[in-house]
Amino acid sequence: MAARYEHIAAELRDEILAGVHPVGAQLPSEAELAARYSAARGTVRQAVAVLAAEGLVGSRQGARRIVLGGERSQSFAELHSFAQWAKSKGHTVGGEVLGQRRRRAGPAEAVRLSTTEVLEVLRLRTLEGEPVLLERTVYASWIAPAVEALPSDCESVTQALYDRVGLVFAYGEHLIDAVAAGTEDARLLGVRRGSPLLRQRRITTTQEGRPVEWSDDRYRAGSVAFSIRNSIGANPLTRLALP
Amino acid sequence: MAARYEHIAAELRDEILAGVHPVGAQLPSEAELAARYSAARGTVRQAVAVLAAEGLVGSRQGARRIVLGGERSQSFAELHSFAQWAKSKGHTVGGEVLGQRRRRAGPAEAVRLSTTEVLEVLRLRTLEGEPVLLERTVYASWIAPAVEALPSDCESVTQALYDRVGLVFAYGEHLIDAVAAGTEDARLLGVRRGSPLLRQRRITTTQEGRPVEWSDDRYRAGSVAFSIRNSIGANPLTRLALP
DNA sequence: TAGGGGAACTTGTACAAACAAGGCCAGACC
DNA sequence: GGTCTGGCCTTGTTTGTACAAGTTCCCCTA
Repeated sequence: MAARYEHIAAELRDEILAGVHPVGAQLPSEAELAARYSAARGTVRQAVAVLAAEGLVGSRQGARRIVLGGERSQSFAELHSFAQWAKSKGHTVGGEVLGQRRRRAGPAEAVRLSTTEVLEVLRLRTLEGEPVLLERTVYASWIAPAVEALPSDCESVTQALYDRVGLVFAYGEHLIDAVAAGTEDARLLGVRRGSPLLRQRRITTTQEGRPVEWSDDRYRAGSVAFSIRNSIGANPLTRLALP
Repeated sequence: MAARYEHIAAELRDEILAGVHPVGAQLPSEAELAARYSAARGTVRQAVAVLAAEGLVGSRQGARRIVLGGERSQSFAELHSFAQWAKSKGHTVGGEVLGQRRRRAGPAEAVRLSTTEVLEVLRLRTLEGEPVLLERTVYASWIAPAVEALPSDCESVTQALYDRVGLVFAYGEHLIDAVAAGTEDARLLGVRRGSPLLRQRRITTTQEGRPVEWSDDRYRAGSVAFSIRNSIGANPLTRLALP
């Protein structure tokens, strides 16, 4: 059962996306909303805070809230899982494991995943039949058996791990940059060597903060982009100089 | 004067970054923190909510909050302004305007910036003397005069616009992908044609939700990366299929 | 010793109240 | 006509209370 404020947030979100509150318009005041939903003002504030975090509405002290944008927001699972994302968007997704082996963790991996042995997996993912993404993932040893037990054509690893061992990915850190395709990248993705790839390196942890995997994902240029909304109040995005 | 919860958040953040609460450790309970700061629990909750939004701590109902990461978080201004970011990181930054002209807005620009005329500016930015970033920015007509009045070697446009006309950038939407360097890109950035560039397209608006600029920024590969923290509770990052 | 039960603890949700701070507008004033 | 001021509206901050829901861990039992 969802919380009260989530109901209110969902209803307001629907109204915004349906055009009841068009972009640029003002949202009803907190007092009005509180009256409409017979809720306390604090509860309404929590609801609109959700929308603000999604970048759907903005606010300034003293003035009414403004609708900033329509259309948005994927769940964490959809971002994390290529297959779940593609399916929810109506794409046809494919993929297979090209290689998989256990090995000792390098020093950087040992620190990041707090483990001494790792399972390294190379996967190629396709979208509408076209190779689009090359995943080089390193799993911590405690989850390795569950990953090895998966069929090599398993579509959604995230989903499978949840179904089988109840694993939930909860926190992620992502590093996004551009690289030139190496020989192997080029061959597997069907592009020329040196052509641009969008690289997403990420580390994911469980709800308890335990690291699960470290992955280097490379997308063919022109196939996929990342989108972020931020504001003066909430800025999850940062820029880094590479050494 | 900053709010109480901001003080508490800042203090906790400092403690985390200083290692008082190492990564993976538990934060004191809300009750303890409330006692320590002689604040209500609600105020403490607001403070830790800030840290959670920054991706510094995670939380689960029933269990203590966990420290997820050290080192983090730039202000919105630092992300938005290349110069402010570079300075705060101790880099030496340079740059110049290579071209600037007014023209009629294209159909897409007219919608995005809600204007019929735009000011187009091409800027090259350097880091430690090396060309790193090529900015193609389109300003809405209402801010164009202020931008034209800036000196061509103005380091921080963001800062200058704030100082002169009080303009504050408040909301942004970013689209990040990889592209191959075109002829002009390659010449100005000093790379070979076709080499990978990290592209960040963004649209920025004021606090009132009024669009200010639309920019296409291209970083030389290997110079800069973007970093995002997200969680199951707050996911500002989304993946998009390109047409 | 292994397991179950449960108490104590911790975070999540909701309500109520009050004041502060800033925006907005209309009416007064120059 | 233009400007300024004051009152009203709206969001921001803080405190207090109560209960719900989930986690942790100890103790007791089989």
